[in-house]
Amino acid sequence: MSEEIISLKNAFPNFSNELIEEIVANSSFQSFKAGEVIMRTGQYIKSTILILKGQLKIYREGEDGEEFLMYYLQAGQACAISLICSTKNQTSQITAKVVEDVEAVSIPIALMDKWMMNHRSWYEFVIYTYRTRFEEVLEVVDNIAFRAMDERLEFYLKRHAKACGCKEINLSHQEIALELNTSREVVSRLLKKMEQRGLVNLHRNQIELLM
Amino acid sequence: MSEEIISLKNAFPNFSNELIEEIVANSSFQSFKAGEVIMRTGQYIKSTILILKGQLKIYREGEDGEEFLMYYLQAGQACAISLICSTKNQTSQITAKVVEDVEAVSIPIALMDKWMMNHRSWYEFVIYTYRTRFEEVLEVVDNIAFRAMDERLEFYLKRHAKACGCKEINLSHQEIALELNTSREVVSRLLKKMEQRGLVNLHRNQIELLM
DNA sequence: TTGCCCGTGTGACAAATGTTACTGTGGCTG
DNA sequence: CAGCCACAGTAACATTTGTCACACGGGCAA
Repeated sequence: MSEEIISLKNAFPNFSNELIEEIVANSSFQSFKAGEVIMRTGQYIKSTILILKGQLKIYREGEDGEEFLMYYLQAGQACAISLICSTKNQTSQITAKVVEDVEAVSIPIALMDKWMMNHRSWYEFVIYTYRTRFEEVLEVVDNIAFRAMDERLEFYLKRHAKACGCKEINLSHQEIALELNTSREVVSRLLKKMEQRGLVNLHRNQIELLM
Repeated sequence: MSEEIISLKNAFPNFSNELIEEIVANSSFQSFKAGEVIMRTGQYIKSTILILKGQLKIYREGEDGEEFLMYYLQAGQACAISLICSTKNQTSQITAKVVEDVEAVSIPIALMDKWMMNHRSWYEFVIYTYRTRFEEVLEVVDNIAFRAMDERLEFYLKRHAKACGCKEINLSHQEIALELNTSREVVSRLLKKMEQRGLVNLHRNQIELLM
């Protein structure tokens, strides 16, 4: 069994063997380096990407280039937007940037419709992806609609810690400010308050979560 | 041909005849009065609803009962959330309230999986619904993430006018404030400014759009 | 070492929004 | 008609957030 099949099986354990064979036969394996933007607002979507390794962040871009984080994607996941847009010749509504070097499988959108009909495990994966991403976006709406910046910052830090699986967050205040669409000073201010409340320890380029 | 079939065909012209027959054979026709809440956050979803007539609004509820409007649903549409949640025994993440008296078809979720496989027109409808609702929610995120209240109010008024198909919006400032999760005073203030800029005429319980 | 850049801390102020309180007005009902 | 209530307008103030200005210190490169 080739290395590619093994990593596909590992990342997508629910896929049937026949589906995996079809994927391997019809799609190309690709790598992306941290910092690369692999999908941009307004771009046409020609393929869907299944992530085998690494991490992506999906965000919405404002008119003046502001970013707004929607969610992270990791091994075993796919971008809901690309699955959705695939049917029509649709342009992307979001931007995807690589956080940690990514290995992925690129699937021509033409095949997806067929698989939906022929492969139960693909169908279930797509529906599951829709549902979880929709819920995640709803949670994002909650946060910005109902919560003030301090709570949003806490939520952001927790989510980030969860995504990277550790309590040390290696981000500058500036980077956090970008993703929350606020300013560095505000982030510094709020982090300082959190430190006083004993929720975090602050270091240069690192925030240590104590919650 | 029964009256029910005719209204189904009118609202969902892309459904195949076989699909319409199956719908009629397997689902129940229901009516709801304006103001009724037909789906609530946390409730289990047992069926999907296709709207034949009237209007619903879908909103997210905050912890203290705040509302936040996501989008409107009208004839020919269905709630994306209920389509998505249907696969698993899933609870609703949103609340649906009737704006104008609604006539609808209620479809047991058990059938939907089957139809996805057997009816091309159903499959396309579901995918289309996912996509458009997802985009709509992304637009909502844009608005609250990147825009100030004055722009959001303008957007809200335009969207409302579009949904009801007229330039006269019969809502109190209080109702608008609820949907934008702000206070009546703020809405009054901003509307007054819009009136001075010549964008609206204000009347009791009515806002006349001039854009 | 010196100088520089980046990340951070912080004070002062501006702007937007939320809150409180009070006024007026139109229409409905007893 | 009188009283009441929902809706709207508005002033004054509090709070939150954004912006500007500047200071400090660590680490790296010339």
